[in-house]
Amino acid sequence: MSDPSSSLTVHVDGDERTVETGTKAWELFRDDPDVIAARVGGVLRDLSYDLVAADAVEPVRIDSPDGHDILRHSTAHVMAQAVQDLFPQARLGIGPPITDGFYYDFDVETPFVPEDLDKIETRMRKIIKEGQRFSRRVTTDAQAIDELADEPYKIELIGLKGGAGAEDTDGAAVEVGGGQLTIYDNVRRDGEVAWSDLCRGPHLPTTKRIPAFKLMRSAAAYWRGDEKNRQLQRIYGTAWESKEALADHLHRLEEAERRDHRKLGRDLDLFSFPDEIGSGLPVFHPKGGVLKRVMEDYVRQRHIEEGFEYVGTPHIAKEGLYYTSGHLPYYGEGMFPALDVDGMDYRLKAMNCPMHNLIYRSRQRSYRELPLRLFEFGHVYRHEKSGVIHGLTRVRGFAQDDSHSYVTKEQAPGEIQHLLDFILGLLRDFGLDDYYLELSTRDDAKPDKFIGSDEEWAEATAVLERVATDSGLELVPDPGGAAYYGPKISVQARDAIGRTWQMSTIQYDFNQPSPDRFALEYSAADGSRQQPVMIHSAKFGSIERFIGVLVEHYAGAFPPWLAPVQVVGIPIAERHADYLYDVARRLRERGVRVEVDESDDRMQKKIRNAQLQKVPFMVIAGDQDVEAGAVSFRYRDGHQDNGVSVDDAVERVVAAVESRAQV
RNA sequence: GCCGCCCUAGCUCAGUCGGUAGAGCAAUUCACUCGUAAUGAAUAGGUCGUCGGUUCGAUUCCGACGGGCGGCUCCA
Repeated sequence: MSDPSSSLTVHVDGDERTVETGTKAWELFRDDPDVIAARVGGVLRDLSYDLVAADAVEPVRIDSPDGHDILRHSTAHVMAQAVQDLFPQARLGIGPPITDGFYYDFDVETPFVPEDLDKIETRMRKIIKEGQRFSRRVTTDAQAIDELADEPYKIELIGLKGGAGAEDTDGAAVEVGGGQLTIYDNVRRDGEVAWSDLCRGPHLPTTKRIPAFKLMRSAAAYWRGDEKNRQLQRIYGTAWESKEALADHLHRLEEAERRDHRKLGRDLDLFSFPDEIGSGLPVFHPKGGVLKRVMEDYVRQRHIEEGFEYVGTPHIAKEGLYYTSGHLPYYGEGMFPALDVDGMDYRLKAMNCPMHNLIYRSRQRSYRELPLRLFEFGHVYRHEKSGVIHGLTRVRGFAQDDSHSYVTKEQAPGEIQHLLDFILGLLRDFGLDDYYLELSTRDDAKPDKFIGSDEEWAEATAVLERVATDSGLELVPDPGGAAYYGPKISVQARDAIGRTWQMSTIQYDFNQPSPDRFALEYSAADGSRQQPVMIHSAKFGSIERFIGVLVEHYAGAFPPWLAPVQVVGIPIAERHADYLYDVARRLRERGVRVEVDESDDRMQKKIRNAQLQKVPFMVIAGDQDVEAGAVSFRYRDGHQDNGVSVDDAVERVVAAVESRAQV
């Protein structure tokens, strides 16, 4: 045992170790070059941290989630230094790590152009090569304000520190933690301070520990995320633990680009967005039309099987209806402006519920009818801001697969359960089987954005939360994300490359049925008049958007039941075409969408074309096949199955379509 | 809506430092009839997004508008 005054005992990754007083964290991990920081008692620290007795220390590796954040945050600092080197007048905003990268905001006179990013990258490489040390220094508010006199945004952050707003919601916490105020100096090898930034840390030991980075793009962003504030210029970048990891990340981005439904929609001739119609208003071509119709037919059928009744409502209504529902006062900006018809203002429909309420109210309702479930593909139009429109995923006109279940209060939990089960089954049928739930609740700080009493909100939220929890699925809270009329559960589905999309929603609404709105009622068993609860539910939210998601999920290679063309017949030579027409006729009799490629391309070219169109089954016939009464299959992955009898071939295709299998 | 960038043939893209444009693929026609991802040749196709300004002359420079892309904000 060494002298207790000159040594101390710490726990490293659970093991007890005795070290000399004054030992720094990096000395514990000196033989592991991947360790870039330490977690001490659960708190992330620089490797220069001075150990104290009884510290529980764990290494933070550069390829761990925390390690990535630290690497990226440090890279953001290097970028900011480079920017201020090249553009001395640039003032600093914030520079936090984000998923797969980082950004830093700057106030500059002239926005950055792509060539600027090249220059900044070059400068960053120089800084990295210099091996500047990230040196932590504790300071006081007064000192920091003095030192950062030229950085108005940083001073604003100091003012926010410790307040309720200092939480990580706007990234400010990365700069100024709760308690202590710290500045990080970037120190050159000769001791000269190259650059400093107000920052909570921790950081890499030196800039040399940035193995691979890349600046991605620049864009404007409002200071502290508020539209009313000045726009800063944001530069996005990414940083990784190795050149290979960076390359992998860039490949993943390429893969996402390859799947982009806007590109595939054009390549596969599914849909387009004619300028002449207007921004955000898609048209479906015959092949996209097949996809849309098959989806809608299936979803309609499933709703009917689950006890829904299919209804139909107009696209336009007198605007008083939306005052009754509350949509105009609360979301009027999202609706198209009024059309004056004979002095009366009409509005394009932005949601279906008011019209479904009128169907409910068209006659007396009995408790015996409940749950009453109305469903339709209601075409709605929303006046989305021009800057947010995006392919099929954010449009101005779309079909909502919208249902409203009218239930007694007691029936509500059961109905929500029923809806959730139905939704998850439906998503699975379309090949999405990885999801989590989000519970969107009211923002108590903004009561004017929501209607209804506190008690009603609490009750509605509790019902949704209970069903969501009982489902056993992962549940993520989304405070403030509720609609004005009630809380909601949404189903977030992960696609084939791990991205999540908000798909289905279930909303509990006690407001629209209330006496001052639609005054919905039913006669209870005791003869009294009672108010029903309505439960809004969209399974895919928007058919258009869901088609976009499916295109990206499958990268255009749909399972046969959804594929616009399920089978292409390819004759080896012209003389085999009639034989294939015969096979095609038999397939068509079984409801299969089949084409025979009779163009005068060579068969190799026909295969290439079918492959590019991502047709699930290529059915090829030449002399050998004709002789044997057979065909040869080629699949999209290139594998073949030759000499399959025509009877078996037809059954094989039909079975794949009916089972909704992928091939 | 805000900031930046972009708009040339159906698609992908050259090009014009201001003197009215070119390729590949696709399309059409002809020849070829071929066993698992591109046969060859010929033809046709553009008021260079729209409107206005500067200019002897604008696809090119400037402005407005429309559309797109990347973000921000928003997302019932």
